[in-house]
Amino acid sequence: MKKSLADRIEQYLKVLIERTDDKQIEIQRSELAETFGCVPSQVTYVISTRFTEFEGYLTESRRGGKGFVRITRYQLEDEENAGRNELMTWIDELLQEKAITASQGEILQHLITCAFKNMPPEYRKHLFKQLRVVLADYTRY
Amino acid sequence: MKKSLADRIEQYLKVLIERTDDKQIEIQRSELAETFGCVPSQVTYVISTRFTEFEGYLTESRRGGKGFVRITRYQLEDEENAGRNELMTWIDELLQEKAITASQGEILQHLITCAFKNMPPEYRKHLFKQLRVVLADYTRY
DNA sequence: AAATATATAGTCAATTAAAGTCAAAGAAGG
DNA sequence: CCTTCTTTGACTTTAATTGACTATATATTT
Repeated sequence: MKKSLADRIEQYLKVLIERTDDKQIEIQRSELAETFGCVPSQVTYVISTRFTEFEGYLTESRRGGKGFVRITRYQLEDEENAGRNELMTWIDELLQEKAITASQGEILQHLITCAFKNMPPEYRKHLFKQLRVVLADYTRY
Repeated sequence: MKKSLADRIEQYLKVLIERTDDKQIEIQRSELAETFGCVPSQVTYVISTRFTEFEGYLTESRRGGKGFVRITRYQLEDEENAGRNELMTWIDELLQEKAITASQGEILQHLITCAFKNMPPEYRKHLFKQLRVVLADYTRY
């Protein structure tokens, strides 16, 4: 099976990310599109389908002059990662059971990703606990 | 990665501020513009977009001869209930503006209530910061 | 003291340079 | 076929930069 353009862009970006020390790159969408000879929105498509929070990536961007797209792969310690995955999975389950709405799931997963990425480890544990409490409240009934 | 002029001016000012003891600097707008080879209003732009109250800065200025712009970084006091109330109010506003859905507001307020009730004060500050980031993400117009 | 000149800083709108959105058309796989 | 994933492009939104014009201090002259 032949690789799609999207696949090739994905691989290209992942190689770039892994090569950096901080697992973070900044690209210009239009420039990358030029490199691959495609429309800029193709890049947006690749990023939104292959660099999701669930897969461990964070993206930020800025429009306008000197705009950019920044992609960060965050790496957590094993234990933290397990905790994060557990929460994410739990949220997915709650979604399945319709215990929470899609938009609630979205904002919670977003919060988890932000928090795990930016919080000092000793605080993550506590946030983690709180999130479990909140989810537990929504689970029982 | 090319930084915009605005980014460079921002960084320059932040370094100056952090170097001082009282986290406060006074500059001359036109002089700084000269340093960076840009128009003075560029400096105004940088200050108004990057040194906002939200980001923890205060600015004052005076026109005319011996004019200046003073930028002060203030420490966010993490008084426990004030932080909680601020977040709650913010969520209400986001609801009004329909930036988030009712169910998202509900789960966030629930989370905040749980978290502030059960978290030791020193952790609250961090959770508070993270929630602000998440909410800021959802605050678009 | 009042009037005038000079030196700053602020405001606002125009221009330009990105990135995002969305839906429709096309391709691949089952 | 039918479904799902990919590709494209027209249109929207946002950020940066600039400059002409305005407002307000201070300094100088009358």
